[in-house]
Amino acid sequence: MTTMTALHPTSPADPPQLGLRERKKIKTREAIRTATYELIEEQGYDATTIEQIADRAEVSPSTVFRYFPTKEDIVLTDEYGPLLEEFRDRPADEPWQDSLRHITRRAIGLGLGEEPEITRLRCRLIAEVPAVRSRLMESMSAAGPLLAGAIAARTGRDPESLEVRVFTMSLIGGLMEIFPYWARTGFRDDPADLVDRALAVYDRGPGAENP
Amino acid sequence: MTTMTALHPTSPADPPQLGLRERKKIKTREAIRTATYELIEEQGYDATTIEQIADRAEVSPSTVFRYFPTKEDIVLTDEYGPLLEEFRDRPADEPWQDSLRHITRRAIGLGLGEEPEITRLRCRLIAEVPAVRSRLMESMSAAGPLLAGAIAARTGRDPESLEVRVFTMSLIGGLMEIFPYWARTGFRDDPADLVDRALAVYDRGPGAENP
DNA sequence: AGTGAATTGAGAGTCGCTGTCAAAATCAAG
DNA sequence: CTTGATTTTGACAGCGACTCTCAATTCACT
Repeated sequence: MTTMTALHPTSPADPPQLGLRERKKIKTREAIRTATYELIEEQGYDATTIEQIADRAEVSPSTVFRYFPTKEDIVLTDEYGPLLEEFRDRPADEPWQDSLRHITRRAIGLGLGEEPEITRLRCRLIAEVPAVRSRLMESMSAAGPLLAGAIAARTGRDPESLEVRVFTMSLIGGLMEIFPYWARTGFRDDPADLVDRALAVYDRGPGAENP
Repeated sequence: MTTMTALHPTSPADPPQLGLRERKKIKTREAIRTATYELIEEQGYDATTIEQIADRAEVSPSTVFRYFPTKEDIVLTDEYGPLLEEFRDRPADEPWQDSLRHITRRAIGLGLGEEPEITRLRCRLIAEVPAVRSRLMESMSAAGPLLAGAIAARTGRDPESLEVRVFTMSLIGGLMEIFPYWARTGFRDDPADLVDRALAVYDRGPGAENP
């Protein structure tokens, strides 16, 4: 025993380099999230209050706000940030459509990987709750300049130009519609196909032929 | 004197067919709006509360909410609704780009006609205050199905199809960027030109040539 | 163990917004 | 002009998201 503690001064066993504090933080974060999802499935989004969430997650309301800036952020994923840097690091000679398709698919796989039901609930909320949709739009818009920079670099234009900005926002607005569409059609389609079809619109316009 | 009152029982003079009630409603509505604009210019959007607005407009806070559903709606125009019906009533053989250009220009002229400074303040708020931008996005999205229907009719496709929905939302997202761009460049450009340049993106992509 | 730092909970407070209800203003008729 | 119905208004209470502060607890390191 003393040997072990001597060899591993701080980390006990499985989780390699994570203190008790960090592990607890992750646990409460998850607890808040699952409590929120449960309550929303039970009574809907608007009916669930922060106080209820805090009660079920066994934390105080203050703690909920310490972990998530707004109620909408609890249900939305925040893993999309790193993905955009991935977009920027793609080969410069690759057409932007391919880069976009690549990371969009990764984003979907990422969201779909963990818990399909949660992803579906999220989509439903994006489609039905204006506040959630607005918040998603806002965070995607925040990533706008980065996207604009990447597109500008590919097309050799000024990222501040009206054309690039308009195109970037049109991408964000258009691709966001995939979520509500997927939810509205009962999650029957393959999300990757939807991404392809959506991106095709930007190449061929809204009157594109069916496959 | 008695002759006049006999001839004009209720309506005194100028405004032809408008009761006292309607006239007062318009006046309080304007009072709330101008009070809001003044306060925002003085202390910024977030710092001005509904109570302050009500005080300066000399009404009660309840009345403010009776005239405008949200704080954001006070600063946003609501004249865009009728414009969309105008879009639907355009000749069916006209390309959708031309129809869109037409009503977008009318929208700009409408907002610009009355008070240029207010239009500029509005643009600045759209660019800077997330809540205002979100609200605008929401109301434009609400008009989405109508726009989708018109575009679908022009291109002979299902308005419920993914392609049309994505394209419609891309239009809304992209064209909305005109406001922030106009504000960011110090209102130096002619708004009509910006609309043309933005619409050109949907024809030729983000790499379009400069004139 | 004991010190220093981070995390938490409790409480009060602000603001947007919703509802109710009675008072006041306006309108229509006699 | 007075009466009675209708509409508009203001005062009030209340809810929920969110912020801030401060003391108590918990963890990390020696």
